[in-house]
Amino acid sequence: MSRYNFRETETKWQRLWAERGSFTAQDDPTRKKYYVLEMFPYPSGKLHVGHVRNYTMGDLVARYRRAQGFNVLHPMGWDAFGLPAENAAIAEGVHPGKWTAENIATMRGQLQRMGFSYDWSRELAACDPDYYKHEQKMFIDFLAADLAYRRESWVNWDPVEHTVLANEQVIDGHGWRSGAPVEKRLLSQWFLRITAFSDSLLESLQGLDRWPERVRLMQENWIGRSEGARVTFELAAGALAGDDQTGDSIEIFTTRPDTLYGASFLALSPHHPFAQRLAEKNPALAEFVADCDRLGTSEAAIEAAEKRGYATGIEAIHPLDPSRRVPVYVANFVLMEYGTGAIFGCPAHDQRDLDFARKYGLPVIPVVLPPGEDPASFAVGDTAYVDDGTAFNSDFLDGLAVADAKRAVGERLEAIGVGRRTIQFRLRDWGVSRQRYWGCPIPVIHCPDCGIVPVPEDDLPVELPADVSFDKPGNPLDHHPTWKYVACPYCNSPSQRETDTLDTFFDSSWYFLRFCSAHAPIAFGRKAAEYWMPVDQYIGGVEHAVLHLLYSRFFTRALSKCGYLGLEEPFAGLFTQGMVCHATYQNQAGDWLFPEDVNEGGGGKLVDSAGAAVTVGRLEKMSKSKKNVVGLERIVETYGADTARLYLLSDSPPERDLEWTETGIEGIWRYVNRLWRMATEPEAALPAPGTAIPADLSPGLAGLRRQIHKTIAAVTDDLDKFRFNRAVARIRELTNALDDLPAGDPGAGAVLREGLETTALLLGPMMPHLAEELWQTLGRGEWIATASWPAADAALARDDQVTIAVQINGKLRATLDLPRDTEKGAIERAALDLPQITRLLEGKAPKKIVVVPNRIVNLVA
RNA sequence: GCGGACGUGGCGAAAUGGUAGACGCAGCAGACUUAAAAUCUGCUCUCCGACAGGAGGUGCCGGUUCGAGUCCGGCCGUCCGCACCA
Repeated sequence: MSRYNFRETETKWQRLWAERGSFTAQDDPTRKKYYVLEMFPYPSGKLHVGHVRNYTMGDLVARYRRAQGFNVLHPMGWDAFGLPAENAAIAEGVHPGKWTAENIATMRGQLQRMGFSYDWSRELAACDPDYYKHEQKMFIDFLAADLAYRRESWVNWDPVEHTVLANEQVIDGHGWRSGAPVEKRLLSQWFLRITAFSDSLLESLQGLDRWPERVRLMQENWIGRSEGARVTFELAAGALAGDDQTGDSIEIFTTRPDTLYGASFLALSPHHPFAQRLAEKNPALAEFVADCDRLGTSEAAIEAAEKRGYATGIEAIHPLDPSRRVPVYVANFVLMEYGTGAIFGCPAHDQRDLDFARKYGLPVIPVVLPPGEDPASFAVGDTAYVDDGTAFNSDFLDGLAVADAKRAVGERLEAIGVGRRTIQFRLRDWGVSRQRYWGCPIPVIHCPDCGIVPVPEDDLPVELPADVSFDKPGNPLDHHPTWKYVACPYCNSPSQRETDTLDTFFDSSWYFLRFCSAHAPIAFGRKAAEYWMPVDQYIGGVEHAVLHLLYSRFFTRALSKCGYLGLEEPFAGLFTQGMVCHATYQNQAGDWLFPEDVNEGGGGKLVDSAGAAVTVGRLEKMSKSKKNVVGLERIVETYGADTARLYLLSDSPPERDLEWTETGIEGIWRYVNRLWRMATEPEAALPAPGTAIPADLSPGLAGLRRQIHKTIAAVTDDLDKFRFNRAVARIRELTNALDDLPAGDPGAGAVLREGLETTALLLGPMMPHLAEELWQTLGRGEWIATASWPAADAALARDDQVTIAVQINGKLRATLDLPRDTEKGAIERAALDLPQITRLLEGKAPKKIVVVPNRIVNLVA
């Protein structure tokens, strides 16, 4: 019995495809294009099976669309800037560039070993100056277009590492590496004006109908549009003792301007400029503000934190009733980053305001009357009333419903010039400055005379210096003895380079455009981009639902505004695949163990290499820290690339998490060998390729042929809809049927040939090496890589006999085999004639009979 | 708190409102073998029954329908995203 030699076969086909350049994409405007892309990986060391699942899906789509005749672009590259390279430099003393290049080499080899149909001629790496010089030019163009700017901003500052931390690097208010409490610091940082596109980014989500609903929802929430009003409160005269502050005012944002008559205080963020100014003269307030800054920003810290306010003693004048005054507080729960950094409190109709009012003894004035309540007796207890109702205690608004009151008060505020209706977004501008070495240098120079000036385009790229040391905390660029000292390109004064580098999300926001013309001297050729873009099918993890996917949508708009292309949405279709999980193992000491170090110890118990008992933990996403990773090398060495690929496609729906099991992949390996034997040792002699199939087949063979064509139709539909696990099941059903071939019937060999060839074509996108080898074994000349996707013959796929279920009161009692499209009356008679049915009906006629042709009969007794 | 997804055998899962559990994993029995592996055949939702056959069954309660895993309402549970957002 022959065994499939995957080593030889897979290497052979990989070589042949490469020699012929089977997957090199040519720009050809006469052909329909299809751009399929998987999120490019960070070169962290080695590929794990989670990566491979993602790329297997992408490769399936690429090969499937190629077979359908599309001109397919399927490129791969490296998201090669990032902190792990610097951590490796600190820990192991290896240069980040060297570390990254070595990882890329390893991972490229692994990808090639998997047989993915990438156009390697377009490979790129973000850390290559030939790549990042283009994003330096983009940054300068963004500056000119006012899409990039510099401002002071409150950031997470790690006092031990001397660097800004991203939100995800702050865990429970502490730096993830140093463990030091993170402080809020006001620093000058570069920002990209993503908020300039808030409306467009939100509205265009509607049109992304090939995106998962939940990703669109997450972006919608992130952008967070709310309608409301900005209202100006004048401060009472003499607000600041010893300082002439008359005429000062505070602008607040509210979504409930209809409750303005219920105002009983104003609250300012501790970072509000007015609060800061007051704090300069008021040590107690300064202490309060400092206290607020020490508070963590984590969820737990916020939940635990008490709502606290500092009464400034200042009063504000109610904008709609100048006779009324409300006290001004500085409060720890008001965010400077949202709205205007100041709010008015209406305790009766906002729970947090109510809690605050109760704590500080402020009045609670109800101004929205719930339906059915008496205005004379309605009062708010411990729960604010936030629902719809009728305005009262509100002068000209009295009697209006909430929505009408909002409109009326908006008009009045605008008429008397104390406010205006606005739309507020939650989205904030994107801070891109990072105090790190291994990133793209921000191409600006700080000149004492000219100010902050862009590096002239002729001087690009600003390359990272190779000779850096990581022996001091902080940014090596800042410590570098020479790199940052330059002459101003405009006035020649001694100046300094910007030493911050760009957030690595900048790199990944346009790589899909670079792939369209990867060797162009400019960032990308407009014609090539407009041919290939948008990406027809993008595939990646849901963890980028907001960050990368939102930034890329912004970039496409920003680049279009700067004249690079004319496009808004980069990704027409998006698929977010599930993670690959594995059980976790711990020894008695609590150390994590690699799965390959855990063995069956008899009696269902698991033991480690020393024979000691092992605790099995829960299924978790594969991660280095818990060691529940499966090495790709061993899998590919043992079973081959095709087996791994089919397993990753077959076991779970692609959007769901998949549990990696050794028994699962063994099952696929058995299937691979079974297919191999069926083709190399066929049960019936196969006629020459292309031989016509006899028309007068036995019923068994006719049924088998029908199944072949049904399978083609079903698999095609499944692949279109990303139901890969079902497609695999259909193909395996066909394999089972072919294995039960009525081998003695005339024409058996011809039907078997059609079945095996179909199977090879359908498996082509999933197990490309085996498919090619089967195809060749069956005597076909051309390659699957260039063969067309099979077409189902509708006439052949059609059933001439159908099984109809017979129910009594909705319960299945019998089945009925009848010719397809038998008339209702005939079906009904046949059902009533069934002995089980006559017995169960006991001679009584059913009250009602429902007949669905070709499907079901339901007798209502 | 707000938003979303999901809940089906021992396990991964199938099922345009129409025969629940396809396909696979694991398990059991058998064939082949000196033996094992590999391979092949059969069985495998639960309960009653020797069989035939019946009864029940898709987290729980109710509804719509001739008919509900699927649609609607309300619970319970799990997971995910956002969140002092005014």
